[in-house]
Amino acid sequence: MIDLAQLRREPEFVKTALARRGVDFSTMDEIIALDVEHRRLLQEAEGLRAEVKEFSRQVGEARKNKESAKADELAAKSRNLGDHEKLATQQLDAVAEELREKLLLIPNLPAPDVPDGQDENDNVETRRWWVGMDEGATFPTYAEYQRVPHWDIGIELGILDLESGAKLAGSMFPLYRGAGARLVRALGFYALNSHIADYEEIRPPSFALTETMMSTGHLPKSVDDMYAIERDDLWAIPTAEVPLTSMNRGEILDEEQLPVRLTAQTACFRREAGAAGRDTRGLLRVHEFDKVELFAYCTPDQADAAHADILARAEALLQVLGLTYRVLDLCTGDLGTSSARTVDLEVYSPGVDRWLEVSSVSWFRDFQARRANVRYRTAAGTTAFVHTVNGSALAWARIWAALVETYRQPDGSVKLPDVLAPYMGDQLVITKKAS
RNA sequence: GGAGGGAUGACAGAGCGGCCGAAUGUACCGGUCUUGAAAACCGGCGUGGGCUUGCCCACCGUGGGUUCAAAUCCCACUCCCUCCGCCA
Repeated sequence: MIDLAQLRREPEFVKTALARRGVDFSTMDEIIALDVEHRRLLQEAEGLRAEVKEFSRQVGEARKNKESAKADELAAKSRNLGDHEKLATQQLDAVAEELREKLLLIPNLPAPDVPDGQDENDNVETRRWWVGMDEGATFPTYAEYQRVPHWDIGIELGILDLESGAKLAGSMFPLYRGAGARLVRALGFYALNSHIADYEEIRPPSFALTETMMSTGHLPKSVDDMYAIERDDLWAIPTAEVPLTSMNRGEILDEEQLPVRLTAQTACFRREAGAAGRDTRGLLRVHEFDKVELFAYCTPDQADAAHADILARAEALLQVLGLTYRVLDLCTGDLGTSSARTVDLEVYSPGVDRWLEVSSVSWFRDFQARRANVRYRTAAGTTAFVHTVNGSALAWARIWAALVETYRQPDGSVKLPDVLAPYMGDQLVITKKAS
């Protein structure tokens, strides 16, 4: 949620910033008008209420003094005023609700240094990394035997069974088997272990209340991308960001506690309604995947460092897995609703010859904290909204694809990076027989 | 799924229709005392909103209702605790 007080204080600044991401001035003008109306009605209703309260007090006094005629008279006056108050409050509530609904749909202000752009094509690539780059190696060339898509490798080695997944839950619900299943488990285990010295490990519920989904900004805007369990008013979480951001909902933290750093691996559920028919093959885009998320509540001063740390951790994992990747600075047109700034990491997957998004590291300023009402007490004793920062490290379905394609051997087997040995039962080579 | 009990400020815990935004204690902050500290004593000490900045309004799990007036009465829901049933 944007700061209404700021909109009131510097409307032109806010409007200009939001225009960069496609919110037109008229929308903001409507909100400003509603705000003025809201405050007018608020004053009216509160004034009436104050009068009612005063009369009520006098009724009580009269009753105590056994002046029952006077008390009845005052009560009648108060009742009359109360009717007016009720009416004014109804109008007030209606305007407040309209204002709230409009406000919930307004995205966050982009940070000043976010590049302008329409869509993902305007994202700015800031750098690339590949094995041996620091030693002067040129961008890797990939052999013919690495140019096989992971869905073919999966079938060949018996480690990915999309047909069974489709049979059970429909298309785009992958089913891994044998060494393929173990690989998913290994990646999550390895990644979590690399974070838990600095981030508290959380295992949250996989479903969340509507209120929880509102806090992160996934609702109301992205309803169609969420799986709903209507009977119980629950939603399947699209990312661990949802439960983690709401862990301290409605609370006031001590400044010394910050930054609060959390990590969790969860299944992530996405309907991908807007992307129907796109990237339907293999693991490029799936309805359910496992992801390790890193998250922090922090002060505004700590936000930069927190963001940098999460990005560094995601990159470190990619590097240790030996995957080629690039770093993108998301443009205003591709920024998520709640984000002020986002950096994406995309791995290069040679079999499909595509860059695949595997991490998104975002800084939300106080946008989510305002919705979730998470504050902290400053040293001066005042309260302020925390900043939230989060990022994936990493999303495993696409990593899985990039790994099997990158590490496919001339004989068709796949030889996984050494770091995974402890988690793969020392079985790093996946062959047809072994799986 | 059934029966009962509960939800009040950072915490503990009163209040059960009329200056109650809420006693009291603890914690916390400031002061007196002290070489210093502790103790003792004095004062302060919830969150948010509006505007004429001093006042007003809201908030006692959540949402409705009754009343001139609700933390207090009524209804529904949520969560926690105890017991019974079922169960991985």
